[in-house]
Amino acid sequence: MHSKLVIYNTLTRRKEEFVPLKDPFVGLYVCGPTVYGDPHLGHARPAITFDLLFRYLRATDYKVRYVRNITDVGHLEHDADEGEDKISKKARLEKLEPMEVAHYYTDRYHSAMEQLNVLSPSIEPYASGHIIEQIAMVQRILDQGFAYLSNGSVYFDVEAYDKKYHYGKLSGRVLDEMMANTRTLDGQSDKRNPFDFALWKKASPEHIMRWPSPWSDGFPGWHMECSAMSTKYLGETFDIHGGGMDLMFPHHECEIAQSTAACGHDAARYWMHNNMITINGQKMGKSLGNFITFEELTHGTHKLLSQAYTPMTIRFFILQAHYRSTLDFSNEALQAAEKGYERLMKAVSTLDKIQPSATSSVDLHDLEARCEAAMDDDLNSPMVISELFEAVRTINQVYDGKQKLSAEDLADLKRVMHRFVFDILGLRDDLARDNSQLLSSVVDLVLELRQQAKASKDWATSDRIRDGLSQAGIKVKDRKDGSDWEVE
RNA sequence: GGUCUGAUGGCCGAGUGGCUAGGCAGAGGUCUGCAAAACCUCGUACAGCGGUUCGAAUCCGCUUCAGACCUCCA
Repeated sequence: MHSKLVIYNTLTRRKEEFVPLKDPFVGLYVCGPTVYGDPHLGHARPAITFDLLFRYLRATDYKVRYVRNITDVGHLEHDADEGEDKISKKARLEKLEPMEVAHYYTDRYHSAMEQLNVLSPSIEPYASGHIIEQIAMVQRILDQGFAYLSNGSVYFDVEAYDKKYHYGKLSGRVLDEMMANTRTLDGQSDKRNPFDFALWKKASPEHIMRWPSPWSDGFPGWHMECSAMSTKYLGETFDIHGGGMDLMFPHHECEIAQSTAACGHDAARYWMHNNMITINGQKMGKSLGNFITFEELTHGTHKLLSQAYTPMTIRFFILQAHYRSTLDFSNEALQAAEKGYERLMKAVSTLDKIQPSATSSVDLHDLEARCEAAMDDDLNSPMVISELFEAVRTINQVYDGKQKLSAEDLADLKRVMHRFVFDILGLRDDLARDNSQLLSSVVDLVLELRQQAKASKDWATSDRIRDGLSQAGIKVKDRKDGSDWEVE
């Protein structure tokens, strides 16, 4: 059963009921990382936001094709004219093949995602693997007259485009105003207009990442990959396009322009943008140098961290805020999330220890509906968590014998808790310790007590312990000074 | 300068015209040999100033402050 999901569409700046193009199929495209650096806390936000969406759509019986790309070429630093490709810059600095850099950081990204329990998307295309598709799309835009060739590079003609369509409709900008507010730099540029952006860049002789094209040996512009790959895998029109708010302009604006120029219409029907994670009220970002990498977070090695945090604490922390709000990082907030997460997990395992009664003294039947209503309201995960904590209190009350639950109600409560906690919020019970280590410390303790009993010639207790352990499958072997044990 | 957000109790964070989430921290209590956990009770917060309204944290205006985008960023 689908639920009545409402999502905020950046395009219209309002919440809209979600109606897929071809029910029950949903096409979802999300901008993935540029793999030239370690994944950081900022990357976790969109990954978890759209993982939540992906999970919820699946949990409500949609068949979702989720495409999230890996940008391993074409992402330029600074202005597209003088800019250097991020991957090849990093490669030059580290004396590596660009592909080595991309592969290394892709692996690091995947590892972080797995630890955060972010599901793998349905398709994860690489920009470098879709050069042909990108060239074809550039050609289409040229054919439509919305691009021009200049010195071996192809640029999007924003002004020509804006005459027919509206450049800036997503970010709420007006081209004339933008131009009025921009001083033109010295005329070194190959571009006619400072807002024109590169669709294809001619590679300079030392540039390693290059492909042949009708225009020059070169590489595609950054915005091209998303348009080309989303179209290839999801069609010329698809349901949802997601990404970070900072990508709204120019990246997503350019995507819209490219798709519209090539196909005559916008590709995505709903645009969703997650807000930023801030640190001391400022955006956490590469350029500001104030980001905390995933590894630093889980090892507690960053100077701002007072301790290490588990991936599930991080996930819970992010889910406790609505995706369209900024979320401020602080040790206090992370510690609060850690405690809250543990409380929730404990309650879920408490469910297994509850003895059902003949009747129920509490009614939890509307829990699922309340959680769904919260999710339906533009993925209000904090509200879902709030509802779950109401249930946590009841679970603990039942366990304390202050309330009763029938077997049927208990089973239903378990089902609902598992559905929302694990399947939809995507949390994982990380509290379960490493069992082998746990076992050995417990057995060591028990044997220490047995040693004390022997010392005071309390043979009854000593034998009781040995027999008990033996029955549990642990063989005790006495030695001169203490005892050994092994699992039988 | 342009465009756009936001300002909620000690902290983090929902909410959005009346019924005033939740977590963490704090205080008191129950339970308890001690401890922990759990449970119960408690704090009447919505930047400031005006306005609309029977009623506003919620709508409107102004002010102050903070942030984002306009160049790469999730």
